[in-house]
Amino acid sequence: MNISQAAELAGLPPKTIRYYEEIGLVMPVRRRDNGYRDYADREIHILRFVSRARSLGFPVEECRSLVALYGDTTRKSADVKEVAIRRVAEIDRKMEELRSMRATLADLADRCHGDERPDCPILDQFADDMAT
Amino acid sequence: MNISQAAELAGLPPKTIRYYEEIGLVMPVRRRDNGYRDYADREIHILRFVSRARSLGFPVEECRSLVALYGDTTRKSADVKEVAIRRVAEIDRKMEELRSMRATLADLADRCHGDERPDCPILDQFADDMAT
DNA sequence: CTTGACCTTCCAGTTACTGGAAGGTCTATC
DNA sequence: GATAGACCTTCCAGTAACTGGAAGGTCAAG
Repeated sequence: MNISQAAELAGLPPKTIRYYEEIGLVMPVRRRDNGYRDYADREIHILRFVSRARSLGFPVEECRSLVALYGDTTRKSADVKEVAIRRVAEIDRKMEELRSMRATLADLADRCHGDERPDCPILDQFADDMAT
Repeated sequence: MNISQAAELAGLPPKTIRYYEEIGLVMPVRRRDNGYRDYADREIHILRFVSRARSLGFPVEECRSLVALYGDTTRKSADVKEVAIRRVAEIDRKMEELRSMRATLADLADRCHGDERPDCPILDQFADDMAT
């Protein structure tokens, strides 16, 4: 199977698949005589696996571990769960950050007249160090 | 004022200040005879301004616009408000994405025994395309 | 035989810095 | 005056995870 078909099936652009190969994350089984990459079901499988993990926010390096865990038939589910729980904590951290940014911005926008006049609490807030 | 003092006052590392200069966002007034950058209150002011906008999630390019708006005494507060509101919308989009990722992951972690056994709903979910 | 859609590699760009090397300067101390 | 340590300078490289593009080989159809 050529790379663009593999890309189609995996839901990833060919460029990304080549990139994953470059960093040693997912290798194609073999090359054809003409140098084309040849993908089999197993690689498509792993590519889809990675694609899903990425869309759940796992960094590529963590995907590498997950693929390894996936391939290891003797690993404990607890090992995987731990990774997932760490990721959830990381997401919570990011959400808190966003929440705080949003509150500040929404408050500022709320207090801004939003009219023709130049006075603007948003810029004032950004610049309030003139007093210090 | 030397760069490290400016950095202290602006709450940014010196490296970042040099970077902002490189991309033409905040220039120092002048150089001393020895080549050292020399900062005045006005630049510190803008650096703090940028630092705050960045911490509220404004991309650097948007900070550039904000600094321009800030310097323009004739601009309307509506222009600034619009930028802020777009940013809030962007934050909402990101939060929704995180919320969805979190729900999926938390659910998977919940359904995973997390014990010595190898069967793990988390990996199963990542790999469920074998059926297709 | 040519056209267009593939494929290959390699290089550069993205975002917003950060780290480090090599070398000049300044300040204090001995 | 020598020297040490803390500054400063520039430039190069690396980060995360791709993405775009150029130059060139290949393949299938008409």
